[in-house]
Amino acid sequence: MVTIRLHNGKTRSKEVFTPIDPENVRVYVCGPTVYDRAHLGNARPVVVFDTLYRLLRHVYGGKVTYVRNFTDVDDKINATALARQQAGAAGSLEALIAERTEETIGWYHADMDALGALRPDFEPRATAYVPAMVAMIEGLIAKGHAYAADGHVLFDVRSYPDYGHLSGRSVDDMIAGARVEVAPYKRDPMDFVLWKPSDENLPGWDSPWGRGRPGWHIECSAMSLELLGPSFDIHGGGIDLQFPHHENEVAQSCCAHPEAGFARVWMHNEMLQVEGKKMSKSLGNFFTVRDLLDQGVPGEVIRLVFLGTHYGKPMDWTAEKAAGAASKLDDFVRLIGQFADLRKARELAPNEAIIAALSDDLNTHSALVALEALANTACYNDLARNLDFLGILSFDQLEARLGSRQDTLNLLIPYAARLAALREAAMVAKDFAPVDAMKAALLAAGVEVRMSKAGVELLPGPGFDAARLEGLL
RNA sequence: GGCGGGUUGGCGGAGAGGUUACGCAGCGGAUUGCAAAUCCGUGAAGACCGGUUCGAUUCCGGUACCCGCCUCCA
Repeated sequence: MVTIRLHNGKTRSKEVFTPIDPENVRVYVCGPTVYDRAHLGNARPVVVFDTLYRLLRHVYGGKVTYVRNFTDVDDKINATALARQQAGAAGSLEALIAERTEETIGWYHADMDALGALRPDFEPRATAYVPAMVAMIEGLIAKGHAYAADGHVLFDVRSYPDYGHLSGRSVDDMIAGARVEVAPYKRDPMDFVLWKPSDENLPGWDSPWGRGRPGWHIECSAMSLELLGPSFDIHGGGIDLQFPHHENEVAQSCCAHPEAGFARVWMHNEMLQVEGKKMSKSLGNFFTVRDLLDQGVPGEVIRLVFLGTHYGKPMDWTAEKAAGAASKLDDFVRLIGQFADLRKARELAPNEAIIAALSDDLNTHSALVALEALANTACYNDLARNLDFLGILSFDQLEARLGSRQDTLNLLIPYAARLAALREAAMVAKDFAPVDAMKAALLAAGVEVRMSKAGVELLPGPGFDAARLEGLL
C-alpha cells in the first residue's frame, strides 16, 4: 500500500499516516457558515480536502467517511432574516432563517460542484444536532469543565491544562495581549461560550439553562462525535480557524472524552490572497466563486490554479494565473480530443507519480508536474484519466467538451475551405490581402488559424464566438 | 505585545547537502506568402549576515521585509 505522509499541525511535523481503522478512514472538515455566497477563499479548503478525500478513497479502496458541516446557527444569518422580516417578508423568523440557509446551501453546492469537489459523505447542519450539543455541554458541566452563569454556559479553560497546545499559545500570554472581551459572567477572560441565551428575536432551543442557542465551537465537537466517534483520523480547516475554533473544539472534545484523543492529525490550509493582497471588501478585491464563474472563469480553471500551490503556503490568486491555467486546459482538451480514447482511459488506474506526489503531504504542485509530463510523453489516455482523478475535468465533462469541440470543428469546415481557396488564388495572383483579411476576421472570432503546405486547418481557440463568423463565407 | 507562515531565475513555483526541476515568457534556428502551431537549441536563481561542512539555495542562528491569527473570516 502507498505510504501517505501528512503534516500534522498537532505535532508540527510530517508523519506517516496510519488510520485508526483502515476499513473506515474518518475525516472531518469545518464547512461554511451559510449566511452568503462562498467567496474565493472559502473554496480553498474545499479543493484541498476534496483532493485529500480522492487520495484516501483511492488508497483505502473507497472506505472513507468524509464529514463537512454547515453552520446554520449564526448571528449574521439571524440578522439577515430579521432584516427581511422587518422589510415585510412573510413568515416566522425561524422560517425566514431556514429559507436563508436553504438558499445559501443550494448556492454552496452549485458553486463547489463547479470546482469539481465531490460531495462529502455527510453534510450535517448544526440545527439538527442541538440535542447532542446540549448533552455534551451537560457532560462537561458534570465533569467540572464548564459552568452556567447568567443563562450562559462557559467552558473553563483553566480546567484543561493542554488548552493552547494546538495553536501554540498559552492562556497567560493571550490574556497579556488584552484583546479579550471580559464579560462579567466569565471566571477567566479566556473562557468561551458553549451556550448563550436567545431573546424572542433570535432562534432558540429549550435547554436546562433556558431558551438559548449553542456557541460556535460546540457544534463541530458534537457532530464529529455523532458521525465519526470520539476519535477519528483527520481534522481539517483553514489556518484562521486554528485559534480559537479548533483549540476550543479540542478542549471540549478531549474533556468530554479524555480517553479518546479526538482528531489524530490536524491539517490547516493557508490563506488566499488576491493579486498579492488580502482579499477584503475595503480593498475592492473581494469576490465570490460565483462572480468568477459568471465572468467566464470556469471551475476547472479555478481548481487548476488552486492545485498549483501547496495547501500549507499562502496562495495568490491572479488573473495571469487564471489565464495560464485556461490555456493549459485548452491544450489538454485538444490533445485528448485528437489522440485519446476515453473508453480505454476510463479503465486506467491513476498515475503512480501523481499518487506519490499527493501522498507526500498532498503535494499538488508536483502532481501537476506529473500530469504535464503525461501530456509531454504522449500518454493521452492517462492524461484524461488523471484529469478526472484530480477532479479537474471529469470524464463526463471531457466528453461534453469534446462533443462541443467536434461541433465547432464541423461548423468551421466550410470556412477552412473558403480560406484555402482564397489562399490558392493569392499564391497565383501574389496578392495576399484577401487571405489576410479573412484570417484576421477568423482570429477576431477566436479561431486558431493554421496554414501550411498540407492545407488550412481551423481550430476553436479560447475565446471562440460563433456569432462573429457571420458573413465570412 | 504574543503566535504562526513566507522570501528561489523576467513571472509562477518544486524537490534535493554536491549531478537539468518544471511551466509560462524571452532569445537563436527549422518551418510559413506572413503568421499561428509544432520541433530543435539556449541564457537566467534561491532576501541579507553569520555558523556547521571538503562543499549549502538546501541544515543551524540572527536581521530585514511581506502575510495571517490573537475580534464566532476558510
